[in-house]
Amino acid sequence: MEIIEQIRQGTETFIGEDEITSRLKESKPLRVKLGVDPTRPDLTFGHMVVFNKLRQFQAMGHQAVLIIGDYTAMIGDPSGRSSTRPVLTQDEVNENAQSYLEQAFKILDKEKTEVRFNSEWFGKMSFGDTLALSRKMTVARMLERDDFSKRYKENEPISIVEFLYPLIQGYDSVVLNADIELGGSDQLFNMLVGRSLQKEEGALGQAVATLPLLVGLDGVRKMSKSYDNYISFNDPPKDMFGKIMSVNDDVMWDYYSLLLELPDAEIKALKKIHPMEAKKQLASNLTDKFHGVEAGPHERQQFEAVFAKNQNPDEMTEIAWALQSGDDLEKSLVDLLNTTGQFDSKGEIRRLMKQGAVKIDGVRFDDPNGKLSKPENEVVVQCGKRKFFRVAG
RNA sequence: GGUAGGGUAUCCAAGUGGCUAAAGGAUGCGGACUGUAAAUCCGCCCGCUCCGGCGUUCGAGGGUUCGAAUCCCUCCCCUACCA
Repeated sequence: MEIIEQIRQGTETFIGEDEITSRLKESKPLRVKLGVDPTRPDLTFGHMVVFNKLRQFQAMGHQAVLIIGDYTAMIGDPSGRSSTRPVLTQDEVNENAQSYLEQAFKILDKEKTEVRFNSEWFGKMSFGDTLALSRKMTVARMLERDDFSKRYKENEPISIVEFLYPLIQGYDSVVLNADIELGGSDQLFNMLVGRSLQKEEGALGQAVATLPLLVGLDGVRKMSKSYDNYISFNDPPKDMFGKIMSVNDDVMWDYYSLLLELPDAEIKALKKIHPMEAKKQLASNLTDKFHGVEAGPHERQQFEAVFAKNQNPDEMTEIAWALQSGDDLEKSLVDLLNTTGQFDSKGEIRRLMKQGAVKIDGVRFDDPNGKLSKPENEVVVQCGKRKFFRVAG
């Protein structure tokens, strides 16, 4: 396959092919930029799509440049309409950044990644520098951006910081001499700003490659921390497996191609088997990637035990009778469950009981005032589909 | 600086003196059906409760009233438009 083809593989938009071709002729490694803002502690599977692509570049011998937008994170991310995003403190940002790096190297080759924090240069910039930079952009151009023009037309607020944001991101590219930048398709505009800023400096503009946005757990919106429809790199194996199993059948194939990077032919073959089986394989493979090769099969086995065979999982939260109730021979189940801290309120537990969600050793227990006798050995209390507690006497 | 419109529960949003813990939607949770998928149907969704109630809530504070998210005063905040 031609190199340029390989590069274009899987991208949604690819701009600047000529520049890339001419740079490749110099047979120097390309500097491939990817930026992430450490606004939350976790990377999500949405990030994984672009990280995968970056790793492909590493495999081809190019230089990955990972930018941690520690400076930008403190300003607040504009894309997305919620204008009031909490501004993070330096400490929070640093913590998140550290955590991001650990997670990022579950995908990327650490040895071959140049990590840069953008406070390195923005921290030194004066207001005058900022003004000089903002001179290079016009309002009209800003309004070309889809979400801006839409919000503008609908009389929704757009702050100046939001206008600045693309410039900031673009300036990263100038500083780092990026040859190509990767991002989700919602990043297209911002990345193009980088390209034109570089050109203004008399450099060759970076190429821009966008990757498809991964659909989140709701099956509709893009996977995003702010929609709370995400799977994170740090999810415990059980949750990771479970969340993947709850993904809509239709979007499962996206996960196969974007996350596992499976070629179309193999996906086509998978479509012939039972969707649930295909999904179990997906969940198992992805869980392996983050938790080691033992993890996937183990979670699969647990999953099948609990949900197909109605058995109890191996690991359950323990409720020690003696600790909670001393020598009492019986105890209100509501109170007992409340001590686990896994419920918002006693009212919630009562509700769950009334609704038939609570089972003791598999037998429905729906009296909110009911008491549980001190168990001889132990009993298993199940609340809803996935909460299990072991009560020991 | 001027004009207009706002701030209601996790989010969107109705409500302009009592029948309002507050319509409707979304999200979420539980149940049924299943493949813990989707779709569909039913229920729940401020806290505590001896299930009789009790307590707190509608930007903040004060006031009027038997009674206020709803009226008055002061303050804080947001947005658009015009300049």
